[in-house]
Amino acid sequence: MAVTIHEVARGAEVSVSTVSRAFTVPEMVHPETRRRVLQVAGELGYQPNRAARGLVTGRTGNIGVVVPDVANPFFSAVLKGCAARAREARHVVFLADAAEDPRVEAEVVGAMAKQVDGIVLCSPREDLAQLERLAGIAPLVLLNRDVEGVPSVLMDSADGVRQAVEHLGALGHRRVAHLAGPATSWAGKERLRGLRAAAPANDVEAVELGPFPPTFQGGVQAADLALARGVTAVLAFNDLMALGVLSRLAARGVAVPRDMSVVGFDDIEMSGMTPEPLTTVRMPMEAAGRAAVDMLLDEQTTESELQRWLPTQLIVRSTTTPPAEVR
Amino acid sequence: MAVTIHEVARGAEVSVSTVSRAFTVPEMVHPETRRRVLQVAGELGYQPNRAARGLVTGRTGNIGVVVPDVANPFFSAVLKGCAARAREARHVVFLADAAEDPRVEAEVVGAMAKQVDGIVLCSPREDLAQLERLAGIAPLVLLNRDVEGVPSVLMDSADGVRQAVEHLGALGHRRVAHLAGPATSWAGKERLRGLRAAAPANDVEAVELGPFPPTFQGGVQAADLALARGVTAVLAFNDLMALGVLSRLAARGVAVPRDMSVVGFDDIEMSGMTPEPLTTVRMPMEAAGRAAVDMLLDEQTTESELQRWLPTQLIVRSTTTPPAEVR
DNA sequence: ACTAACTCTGCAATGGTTTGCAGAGTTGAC
DNA sequence: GTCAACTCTGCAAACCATTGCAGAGTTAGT
Repeated sequence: MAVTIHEVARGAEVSVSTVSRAFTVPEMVHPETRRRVLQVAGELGYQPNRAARGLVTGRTGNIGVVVPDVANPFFSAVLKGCAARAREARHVVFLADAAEDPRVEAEVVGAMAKQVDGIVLCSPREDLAQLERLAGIAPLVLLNRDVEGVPSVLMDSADGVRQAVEHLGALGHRRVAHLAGPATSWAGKERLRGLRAAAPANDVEAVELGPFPPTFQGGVQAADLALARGVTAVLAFNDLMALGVLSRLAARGVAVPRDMSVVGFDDIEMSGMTPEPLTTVRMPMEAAGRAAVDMLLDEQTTESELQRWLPTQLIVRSTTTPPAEVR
Repeated sequence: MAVTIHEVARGAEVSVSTVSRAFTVPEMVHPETRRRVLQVAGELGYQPNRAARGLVTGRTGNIGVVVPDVANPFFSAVLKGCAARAREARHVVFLADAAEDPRVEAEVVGAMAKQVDGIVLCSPREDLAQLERLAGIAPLVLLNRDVEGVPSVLMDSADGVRQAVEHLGALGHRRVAHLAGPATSWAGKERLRGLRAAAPANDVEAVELGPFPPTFQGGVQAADLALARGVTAVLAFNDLMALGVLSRLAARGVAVPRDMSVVGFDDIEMSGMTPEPLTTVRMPMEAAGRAAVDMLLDEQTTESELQRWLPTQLIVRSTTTPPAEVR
């Protein structure tokens, strides 16, 4: 069924070695021979069997990507970036959805290890020791995790918070709630770090709430607490939460942005699509996916540049405005 | 680096054949021998190289999935289903994002063909001839496409429309706009078919608008037309469009559902998260992904059951209510 | 005790490709 | 005309696992 290098060799009246070389080291075969080989290969629709190739070269041409949940728009955007970059490099992506379960995550990395050249691991909550162990099994690039000695691409969340706080401060907000996501997440810690640095600098009092689940429901839950604390603005851990906040505020008759400003985080597609488009800090998720694959492909990288920082950017839309008292 | 079957064989003082069999046909090796082999394998952390295995068995243990856009919540849900089912079957999924480009799609199917046992192809718009050609290259299961002789899993859109129209009719709506998606899409045709059957039966006049792009922007654009036609309810091609409609209606001061009822299609996560949760027809996307992989795995399937129909279900939330005139 | 049947194991071929090594043929300098 | 250097090509081993076949050893039937 499948056409192999042998049929091409027969068709072009050369040995298999020559066919192989015509593809992998073209300058090593006579131009005329190469032409013939390529033509026959084309006619037969020959495509080298990558598994067989991988067996001997040790490089598979595959990139593994593991995410906690493909259906989460944050990760699907990362995934899209990975897939795009991989395709450019004629690599294939192996996807694993770890279903938010660290055990599955570890298992999946193990299973993938031999069949990929490297793995992009999006693991916001897996513990450090485990991560280090996994890094020993296969070349890894972490996404938004900072582990000694393991390459990673990091998005500058702290600076994103800074921009958001500056924005709110400039609008005149003096009391802002921060709705934390999972306490153990790296991004969460960065946010807090950024917040604690930026709040005083902008004459803003930060009311730290949470942790909450980083979901729509988490936002719903958080909204009431924020309201009870008498803040004029909230800074949500991510857009999903922000949407929950919006929903809950609407249900409680609090107008956004008139009575409460809301800032999200991530800039998932959906955040421009609510009736009141969401002001949010854009995380370059797709770019991060691309960067991660880049680092895997580039072997020097492991030596020189262990971390790649990507900037974030505040996108001001409709959910932020000066607070009632300064209008 | 990687531990092979040979080191296990040496460690357990048996031949490689025995090690191989201990894994693949356990009942064929002496229990005591098997125990020893498994133990050594465990200690060494041996995992069979699937590429090498595939070379000889002809089965790779890989499933390809190609979608037009991973970041689209519809497809990421399908993908999640595929990934979950594949994992259960100890298979791996190869993902390709065709970036909405039919050429890329065809290319990617070709490139995957040799390295997978089958491909789940989500290709709402690729033309028929092309699809048939691709089906010759690799075992294919189509999603929401109906091509003679090619296995597929289909979601019963027409019945979904029926449910939606019945619902609106029962609420008292007599003039309902249908916002069509891309004219060439199979789902689009099914919707129309369902609509034309259901509207008269429910004493509803269907105003057929479109086609529009199946996106938020498409919905924005469509909303104005629907408004101009004086309908009391709209049935959008998908939730993304419905969200666009909602947004545009809000901008134009039309209250939903008071002045206009809106029904979406798909039930993506986001549709429960808008301030006014969306009434929508749920498409079993994750189940469809699972079913597609199922069909690929099951080789009998190709003979017996070429099509698998999945039911849809109307989810009534907050965007539908009786029209003003009957209240 | 002999043979048949059965259980377990190993040998060696196989799959599709790459690659080190060596051989064949050319070219050119002396 | 000889030889070195060079270009191109082929042979065969290697990668890692599976599997048909056959052999060794055991059990059981007569």
